[in-house]
Amino acid sequence: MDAVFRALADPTRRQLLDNLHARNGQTLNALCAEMDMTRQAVTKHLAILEEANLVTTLRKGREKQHYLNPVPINEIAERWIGKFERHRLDALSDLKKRLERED
Amino acid sequence: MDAVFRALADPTRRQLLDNLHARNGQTLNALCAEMDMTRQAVTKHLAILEEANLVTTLRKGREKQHYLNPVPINEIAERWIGKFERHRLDALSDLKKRLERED
DNA sequence: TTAATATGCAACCATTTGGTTGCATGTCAA
DNA sequence: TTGACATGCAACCAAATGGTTGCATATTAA
Repeated sequence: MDAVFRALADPTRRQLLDNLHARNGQTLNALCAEMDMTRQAVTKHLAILEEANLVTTLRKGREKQHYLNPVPINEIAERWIGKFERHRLDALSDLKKRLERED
Repeated sequence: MDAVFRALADPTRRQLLDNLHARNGQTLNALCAEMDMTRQAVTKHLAILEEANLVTTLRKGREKQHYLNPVPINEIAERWIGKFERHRLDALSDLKKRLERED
């Protein structure tokens, strides 16, 4: 669990998760294309995400595919938000989004 | 949003949130009593939690009460977990907990 | 087989982070 | 008013972090 928070602490790693959320199964080079840093730096970030079990990889020949795993993120919410409180927050968030859309 | 992840990255700050989750509205000194570091260090951590809007404070005379705000944590889950997927994950998590309890 | 492509590993460096100590300020109670 | 208590602010320091460059390995395609 500790590793999950450490992994989410960095904006680059959150962007990687965003990229995978948008298109799952991307290869290292594909992910690098959207990042403004060296491939080696991205590799390090992905290693940290893997260690936190937020990303799972699958080797295909010389390529490596990366997949987002949402389970640990769900566990974060469960740590500090009671079940009923969570439903209330979701409802509030929904309302807020709907109101914003009306502008 | 950036500040939230930074705030959650540190184990001491997560413990502070746990303490507040257990008993809300605690004063600085009360929180310090459970931590193994100087008051000044705890103050810094609380400032970071406040900046992230994870903790709200209320001055009462010479004391300062601290309250947990769960809203930003809920927003984390909403970022990478689709609404339906989340219900599925909650159900899975419930099942797991129930099975663990049977041992 | 050989050249190009995809990824892996390690040493190095600037900056950030989390802790300390020391002193200042503000509020309550005698 | 004065002493005790609760908190605030700043300088300083060791360790962790995020990036780089350079080189190694493994797979595909010509």
